Amino acid sequence: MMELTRKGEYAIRGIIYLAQQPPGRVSLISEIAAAAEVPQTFLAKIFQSFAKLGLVTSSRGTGGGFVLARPASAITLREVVEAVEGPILPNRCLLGSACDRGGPCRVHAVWKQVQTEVVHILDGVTIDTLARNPES
Amino acid sequence: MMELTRKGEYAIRGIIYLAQQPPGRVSLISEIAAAAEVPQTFLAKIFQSFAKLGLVTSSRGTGGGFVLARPASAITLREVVEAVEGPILPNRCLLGSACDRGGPCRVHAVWKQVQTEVVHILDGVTIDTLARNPES
DNA sequence: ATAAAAGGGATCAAATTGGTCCTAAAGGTG
DNA sequence: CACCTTTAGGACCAATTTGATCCCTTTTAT
Repeated sequence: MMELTRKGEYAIRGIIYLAQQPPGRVSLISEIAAAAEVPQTFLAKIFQSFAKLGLVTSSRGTGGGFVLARPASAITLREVVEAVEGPILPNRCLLGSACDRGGPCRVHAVWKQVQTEVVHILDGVTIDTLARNPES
Repeated sequence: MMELTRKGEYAIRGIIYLAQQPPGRVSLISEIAAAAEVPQTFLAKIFQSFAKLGLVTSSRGTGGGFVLARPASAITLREVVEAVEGPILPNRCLLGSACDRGGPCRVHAVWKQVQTEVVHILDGVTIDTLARNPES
């Protein structure tokens, strides 16, 4: 239960690679895909999402590619994950106020707590931290 | 991300209904399905899982049906959810020790933390608590 | 102009989800 | 015993989601 999809994993691997490059260095999607060992066309879609959300800036044409739009220390794991997987949402009932007939369902408060806790953990991890992590 | 499936929701609704019955009272799957507003054949599969895991006891034939195998206060939300959705596992890499080439991946510790926290929350909620919850 | 990149849409196969159906097995009752 | 009731278990199926690929367009540097 609650599994991250491939897309989420690829997204993390890809942005970590970007964060490991010298600041300002432009990376091609082909380069990132090769380094992160991710299918290139799939990763391209992921980076499109990143660009739309302002996590990375992209430029086209010769010399184009991707750069982090902010310092890696200002990009959280939560942003990256939510960029491709959508919001952290243990249960649909957290969207509207009325999940059951009329009021909140019996488990509503529990899911809310799970959501809050997970969001808190992921907000506390920056891509910079992951990129510098000695492991792997 | 991290959404509970219908199966999980149905499982919770079904077992809450059982917990609301007088202790020892046998309920038919048809009765539970109607009360919980869940497709009966689908719920039957869910209760088969419950029975295998010892959350409920089942009996066949006339007068048969389902009863909680333990007091509702001794059944946790985690058990119910994991019975039908499998273990709380934010990332596959939490299964084996080596997720990346060789060692644990960079985000390993974060997923571990998410898992631990979610498990802790769900372990802290019993079906009894949910069944007595005034909401809904 | 031309080549090099990302942007975006259409498409597609595989896996998962959500569910049904049918037959078997087990347990009561006349 | 025969018969009815109820769960067990397997096969099956449609819809959705996931995990991609392909192709064409747009932008930009040379």
